[in-house]
Amino acid sequence: MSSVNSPSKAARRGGGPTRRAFDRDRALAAALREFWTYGYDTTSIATLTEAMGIKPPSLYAAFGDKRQLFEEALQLYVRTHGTTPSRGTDARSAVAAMLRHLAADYTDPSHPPGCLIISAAANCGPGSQGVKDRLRALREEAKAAIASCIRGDIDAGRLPATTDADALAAFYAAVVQGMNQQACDGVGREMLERLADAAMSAWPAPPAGGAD
Amino acid sequence: MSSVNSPSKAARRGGGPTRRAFDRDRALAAALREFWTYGYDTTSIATLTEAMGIKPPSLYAAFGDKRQLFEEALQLYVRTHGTTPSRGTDARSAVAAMLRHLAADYTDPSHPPGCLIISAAANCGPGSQGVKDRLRALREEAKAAIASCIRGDIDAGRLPATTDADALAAFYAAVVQGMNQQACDGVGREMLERLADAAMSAWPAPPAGGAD
DNA sequence: GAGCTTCTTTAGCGATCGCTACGGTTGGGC
DNA sequence: GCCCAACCGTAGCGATCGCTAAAGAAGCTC
Repeated sequence: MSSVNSPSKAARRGGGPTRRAFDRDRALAAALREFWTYGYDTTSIATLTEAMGIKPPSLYAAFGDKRQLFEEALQLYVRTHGTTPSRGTDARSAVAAMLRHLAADYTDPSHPPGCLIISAAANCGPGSQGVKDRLRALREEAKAAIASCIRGDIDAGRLPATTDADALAAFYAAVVQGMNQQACDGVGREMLERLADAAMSAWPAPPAGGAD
Repeated sequence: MSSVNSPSKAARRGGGPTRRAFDRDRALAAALREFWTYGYDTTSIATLTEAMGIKPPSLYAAFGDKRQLFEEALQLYVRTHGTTPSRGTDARSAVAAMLRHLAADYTDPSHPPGCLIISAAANCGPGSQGVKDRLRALREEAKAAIASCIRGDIDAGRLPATTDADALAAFYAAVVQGMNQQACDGVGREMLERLADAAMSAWPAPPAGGAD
């Protein structure tokens, strides 16, 4: 045990009346990586403090408790890895681009595989129901964004008025969730891209009359 | 420590003095339900014994340890809820039937939602890596069965020789995994069936010449 | 320097984890 | 009847869980 775990930053315990001796952002990033890898329930405070290079009291002083730390890590994840189909272009391109982006991101070796929002509370005990609900709400949000994107295409005449927007959105959300699982199972980027291509071939044909 | 764990007849003497006082099959079914609901890591021995109506020593005498109990529960699950695309008919019908069956099974209110094999070790600590690997192997097996089914169609001329069987199998496996997640998120059977319909519209067109 | 503030560390709280030693109870064989 | 094997419940093992009180250490103002 080293007496001093050197904070890579030059900011020693000095500045104001004793500022924090560790890099809060860096510690949060380390916590995100742990939650991302192991999920909420199975990541222990001991694991977190080890990865963050701090002791439990510092963690609680800086982040509150485990739940709040996860919330901050989640917000960091959304900020840096959040993906929603960009509205503005047509829905087909937006969904295709999203799938292709996720195929790369889910298998990016510079961070844990898959998606925190999908995986981190897949199994959690009754005591962590709040986390589960929080992530489910984010998933619902993402699915609603896809549906809205699809409805935009229907309104613009790029998709038949008879298109089942909710089912199509649920379908592509399912594809994303399946890509997540397979990325966690070790499937590589190229295969996920071919998977995404297969999924895109389910896109409905445009209406006979054409657009506007 | 290897106590006589014989599920068969009595141990040493012929008649077997003092049989088990609880129903082993019923207890195993209760254990399966717990694992199914909460996953492997987050299901504790206390929860299990509570649900099974027995005390820890009875559990360990009858099933070994937590890992072996899960293995038996898993085998029961496979036996009673296992689903693979039935070879013999054409692959399209087989996959469609599988998706329709899963839409009903994943949302059947008589048991926990979703699929044990997909969900039960989604997040687990480093100590449960064995369970994770075990379930992943079963998932790979299922995906391979789909791919084999598809290749059968290619060989029979019902699908173009250029069909990417692995990608198509990975795609439908992803759809199944997504259906599992959404069932766990509360999506109902009807929506899952519409989702499955959307997925089936990605099935490749037969070759121009038609089959034999 | 003294005094204050704030961070960090050590050490440990009560609860729960997976698991088991032990003794009571039961129902055979003799 | 007695003996013994097998199962049951009580109680508790060491380890780990999330979390925190108390004390040590360092920079600020004075």
